[in-house]
Formats: sequence, structure tokens, C-alpha cells
Amino acid sequence: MRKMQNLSKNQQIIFDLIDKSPEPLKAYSILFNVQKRGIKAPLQVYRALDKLVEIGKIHKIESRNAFIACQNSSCQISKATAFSICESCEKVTEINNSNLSKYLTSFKDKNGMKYNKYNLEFFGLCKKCISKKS
Amino acid sequence: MRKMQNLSKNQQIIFDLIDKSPEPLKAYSILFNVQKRGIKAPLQVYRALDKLVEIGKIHKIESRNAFIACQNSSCQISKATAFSICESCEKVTEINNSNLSKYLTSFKDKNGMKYNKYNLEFFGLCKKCISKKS
DNA sequence: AGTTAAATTGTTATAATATAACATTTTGTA
DNA sequence: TACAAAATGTTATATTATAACAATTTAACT
Ligand SMILES: [Zn+2]
Ligand SMILES: [Zn+2]
Ligand SMILES: [Zn+2]
Ligand SMILES: [Zn+2]
Repeated sequence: MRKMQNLSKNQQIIFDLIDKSPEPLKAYSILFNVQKRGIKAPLQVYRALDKLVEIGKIHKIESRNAFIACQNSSCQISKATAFSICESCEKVTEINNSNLSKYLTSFKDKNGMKYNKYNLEFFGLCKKCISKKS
Repeated sequence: MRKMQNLSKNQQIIFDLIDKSPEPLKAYSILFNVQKRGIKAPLQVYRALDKLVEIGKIHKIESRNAFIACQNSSCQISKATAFSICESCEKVTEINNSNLSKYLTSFKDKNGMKYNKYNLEFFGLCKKCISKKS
């Protein structure tokens, strides 16, 4: 059992915003949205984001410089993340597939490196966007 | 057989620099290094980088905002990339493992999305850095 | 309760990464 | 030659992220 992590005020404000967003949010869009709640400076946002990423409540979509709430209750520390990204509508979904995570967690390359973390991003077209085009 | 892609002047200058670098290069470090060769503005660098990525001569390491030459002769279009990144010395290596690429290329999640591209980044400690710490 | 260290916050300034907009030139091809 | 596509040059600006420093809050331990 992981110890419950109490979020600080800024962390909670920013997590709530990201958590209720249907799409990944960018840092300055977050800043704009929380200014009415007293968070005025980029650093306040980035510090909260850093912490939330560290404890696994959110993940950064590296190819988009955007942040999404963890959609996988068992992934409390973000050491093994996988996402699908629609290149048409930009919908992002966290992939929760135990075969995939087992395969990647145990993956060993010939270079002798010891991996403790990975991030995987798949790109393509989501169902909706496929049907729109046909 | 893929048609040979002749690089333009700026593309060639920037590719040569990246190709001979032992480590991923960042855009503004590239800019600094090619100023003596007549490339003066960020856009000139970014345009060449975009093209080089598009044709698969280089890849972007998304978590580092840096660019590395393709180390895999068969990967001429960057639709399936995997890298190992040492979090201590920042050494980056392109992984060329046919099991891995087969597994990921044929991976299907339950969400019905059709993937045409992926990018995977592994993080850990390289051999050298492991032995330094012991 | 008082002491202390760690975490968080607040604030201003600045660094680093990337694109918009527009004009011109070069290259490939009919 | 004529045309279109690709590449270049240039200035300005947008976007993403961190440095540096001071103050405050929180948590843990006597
Ligand atoms: Zn997650
Ligand atoms: Zn879509
Ligand atoms: Zn490659
Ligand atoms: Zn290393």
C-alpha cells in the first residue's frame, strides 16, 4: 500500500484542472486557467507539474509538451508509460496493457544498459477520425 | 529501393554536424555551430531539422529536445524509433532490435486505433555509469 | 509548545525552444 | 521557356522552461 500523498494547495488546483480536462493541457494554458485562483507565475505552474509528474498523478506527453492525468490507477509512479495519440484530433489515451508493460519492463538490449523507466508514444488515427475520412 | 534523397545545402551542413556528433545536439547549439557556414537564423536550422526528420536521416529525442543521426540504415523513414538514454551521462543510443520493432509495429490496443508510428524512449544507466557508481 | 529541516510558495527576470509572415531564389520538370 | 515545388533569407514574435532569491507553511521530533 502506497502512502497517501496529500497535495499542496497549488498542486491540488492544477491537478484538478488537468484531471477534469478531456485533453492534455499545456503549461501556459494551465497558467491562464488558474490565474483566477491566485496562481500568477509560470514557475508556480511548472513546480506543481514537476511534483505531480514525480508522484505519478499526471504524465507529460513529450511529443506535445502537454500534461494528462494518469488514467491507470496502478501507475502511481510514472516509470512505465504508454500513450496513443491521434494525429488528426490530438486525442490522447493512456494505454493500460499488461502484456505491453511486461514486455517493455523486461526488455533488455544488447548494450548492457539497465533500464528503470520508459515512455512510449504511438501515433495514428482514432476510430472517429478514421470514419470521418471514409 | 528508396530513391536517393539529395540534401540541400543547409540540410547537408546540418546533417553533417549532427552525424559526426557523438551526442544528440540541440537546435540552438546547432545554430551556433553553423553560423560560420552562413546559417544565421533559427528558422533555417528548424527547417532543415524538420526535413531531415521527415526523411528519416535524423530523429528527435523528444524528452531532450535534441537531434541525433539515424544509426539504423534500414530506418529511412522515422516511423518506428526506439532509444536508450542514460540519465547520468545523457548518452543516447538508437535501439535496433527486430523483436522489439515487430512487437510494437504489430501492437494493437483495445481502443481500435490504427497506429502508423511510434516512439519509445528507455531511461536508465549505461554500463560506464553503473560501474562508476560501484 | 518549541526547534528544526524540508517542502512549498511568491516574485522578478531571463533563458531556451519554436513558429509566423513575407519576400526571394533555386531546383526540378513539362 | 514556363511553371510549380522546394528551399532560402530575414525580421519579428510566440511558446516553453528555468535561475535566483526571499518568505512562508508543513511535518517531524524533542
Ligand atoms: Zn499512468
Ligand atoms: Zn482522432
Ligand atoms: Zn533510425
Ligand atoms: Zn551513462
